[in-house]
This record gives sequence, C-alpha cells and structure tokens, in this order.
Amino acid sequence: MPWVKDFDVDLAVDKAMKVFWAKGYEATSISDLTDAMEIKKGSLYNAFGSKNALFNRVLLKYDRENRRAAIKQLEAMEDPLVAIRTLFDALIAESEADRERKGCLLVNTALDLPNHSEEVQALVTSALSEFEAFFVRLVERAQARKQVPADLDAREAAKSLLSQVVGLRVLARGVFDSESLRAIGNQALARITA
Amino acid sequence: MPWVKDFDVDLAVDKAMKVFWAKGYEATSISDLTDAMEIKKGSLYNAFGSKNALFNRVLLKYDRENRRAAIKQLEAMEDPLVAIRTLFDALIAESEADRERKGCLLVNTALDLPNHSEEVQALVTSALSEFEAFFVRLVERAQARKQVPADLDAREAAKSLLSQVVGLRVLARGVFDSESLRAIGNQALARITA
DNA sequence: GAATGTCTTGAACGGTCAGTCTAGACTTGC
DNA sequence: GCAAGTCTAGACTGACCGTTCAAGACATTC
Repeated sequence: MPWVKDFDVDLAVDKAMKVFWAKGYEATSISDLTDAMEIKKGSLYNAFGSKNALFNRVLLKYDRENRRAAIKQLEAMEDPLVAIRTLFDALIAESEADRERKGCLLVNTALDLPNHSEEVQALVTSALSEFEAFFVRLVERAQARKQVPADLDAREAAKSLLSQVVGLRVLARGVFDSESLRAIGNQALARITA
Repeated sequence: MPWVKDFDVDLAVDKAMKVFWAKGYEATSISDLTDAMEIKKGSLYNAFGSKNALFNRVLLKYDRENRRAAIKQLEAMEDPLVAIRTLFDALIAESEADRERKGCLLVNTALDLPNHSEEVQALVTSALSEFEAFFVRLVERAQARKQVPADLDAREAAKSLLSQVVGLRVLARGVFDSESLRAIGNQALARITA
C-alpha cells in the first residue's frame, strides 16, 4: 500500500472552520481555505471532494465540539437554573473574548439556511432542535424542583430560550455591548422563574 | 441640458432589494442585480457607483419602508401591550407569507455585520438602537398604565424584546414552524406582564 | 438645427472563482 | 529493489467577478 496523507486532516478541518466561521460560506474562497489549511488545491479536493462537503465536515465538527460538548456539561449540573445562567454567562464571555466577532457558526448558518445545501439545512435544524429539547429538559427539571412555576409551558419556554440565545448570538456580532448582552441573559432567566 | 435617466431609479432599487434580501450581499452578483433591475452594468455604475453603495441605498430604503413605518404605526396604538402583540403577530404572518424565507434584511445584515462596510455597520446599528428605544417607550407607557409591573427594568426588558424579535427572524428562515414562532411571541409578552 | 452634456450600451479589463488533471513524489508490500 | 497505488504540486480549465471605458443615443437649450 502507498503513501499516507502527510497533513493532519483534523487539524486542517479546524483551520478551515475558523475561515468559514469568520467570513461565512459564500465569502470564503478555496484560496482562503488552502492558505489557512496550508495545503494545495489538489490535496483539498482529494481529501474533501468539494467546498460544500468540507463545510459539512466543518459544521459537524463544530457542532460536536461546541454545542454537544456544552450541553453535556450543562446537563450534568444539579441545579437547572444555574445551568441556564452558566450558559448565558459563557456565551457572553465567549463573545467578549472573540475579537473577530465571529459569533456562532451554527447560528450564522441558520440565518442563511435557505441558501445552503440540504445536508447543511438538515444538520443545522437538528442541532437547534436538540438545543431546544435540552431546554425543555432543564425547565421540566426546574419545575420538579419547584424552582419554576408549574403552570409555565415548558415547551414554549424552551423555544423562547432558544430564541434568546440566537438573538444574543446575532446581536453580539456588533450591535450590542457586553452590558446589553447581560440584560438578555437576566431577562431570559427572570422570565422562567417569575 | 441633456437626457434624463429613462429608468425609474426607485423601482430599480426596489428590485435590487429583493435580490440582496433573498441571496445576501456576498452571494449577489452584479449580473444578478442588472438582470433583476433590467438595466445594464454601465447604467448601474453610473447611477449608483458601486455594489456597496447600491446596497447602502437598498438598506436605507428597507429601513424607511419597513422598520420606521412599522414603528410609526405601532406607536400610534393606544395600548402598548397590544402594540407588542401586533408586532409579533405581524412578523409571524410575514414569515408565513414569505415563500422564499428571506427573513428581515436588517437582521440578515446584522448577523454578518463585521464583514460589511462601516457605513452599513452604522446604518444597521442605529436602526436596531432605534428599535430598542421604541421598546423602552412602549414598556414605560405600559408601566404608567399599570399593565406591567413597575419594578420591571424597562431598559433591560427592551433589550430582551429586541433579542426575541431577532431570534424569531433568524429561526423563521427555516428552523421553526409557525407554531414555534408563536411560542416566542407568547413568551415575550408573558415575560413583561407577569 | 446645432451644440451641450448625461445617458445607455456593450465590449473589455485584470483578477479570481470552483474545480480538474497530469506528472511526479513517496511509502508500502513483496 | 521493484511494482503498486495514493498522495502532492501546481499548471490549467472556462466561467464569472466587480469595475471601467469608449462610443453612440438622445433630450434639452440656444
């Protein structure tokens, strides 16, 4: 058997992620990608097939390493309200640290959903659905612990929380300062406890 | 004096708006624009100067005809809570009628803010700030009418409402169905009245 | 009806786009 | 050390990018 790849595929996907994340799918050219990934065009097409296929792979990795990882950690917390607070605080801290104002790759892609391939649409939709389901579980657990009024509709509240997270992610890309982002978190939490 | 323009500039801007709105700034080519506007490249550059300048003009028109117009109408309503309800209902109805799932041009641009020109950034930021100020006025009026608890922080609530509107606009582009969008509206209103 | 001056037209600009292909470099199995 | 077979390098494809420009069309003014 022959020669194996001499570049780290996973590392290359990671470098591609940063480009797509900051510039968006359309505005990212193959040259941008090969420059960042430090490979040549031939290698990119040999390894990934197409720009769209590479984006799919990037999105999958992003989802696994960010959304899934975060949910797993938050779900392990005992107090569901603390978990929600921690989530908002983490998003705000992330946006403060993000000099490029890249936002969230999933949300960025969600806004442009109709212009993406079906696979990408499916990936984003299911990722956000899982996020919503995660919120439902948290709210129901909080209700069981009597931290949240029993008459709150957990499913509606979960959709609202997802919407707040999405709104925060969008506004963090240049419209709101940190203080305003904190207001979103405060109000989101107040809504379900009051 | 010479010949005057023989195409309707305002109508052409309107046609350009639809293209930018559906496809996004980057994904829209000059050919896409000239096809839709039914003018030639030369005329486009003669009349507008550049793709970015045309986009600026489109955004300004969109803001005037949509955001400003809506705020003016809602602000004339006597009951501020009805105004908020009406706003959410209108957004949901608009998204249901929008087969192309174009969403909101201002929100679409806001998510991509760091990749736009300074003029565009300023335009979007001020438009959303005015939206926020509008929500502050509504909440304060509702408090004066004892429809909303006096201890609610009107400024925070306004930021939260803006975030909900933005979240709704994003999720309406393919992630949420109408019922889920209605949940966002319900919860947003419930938050400030409870 | 001729001069004026902005309009439209359409070709052309250099550059870049996503993607392909060939030639050669290289590791592996024998 | 040789054959097998996948990798990389980078030139190349034709199409399209945003933008410019020269030439001609035309309504207006005198």
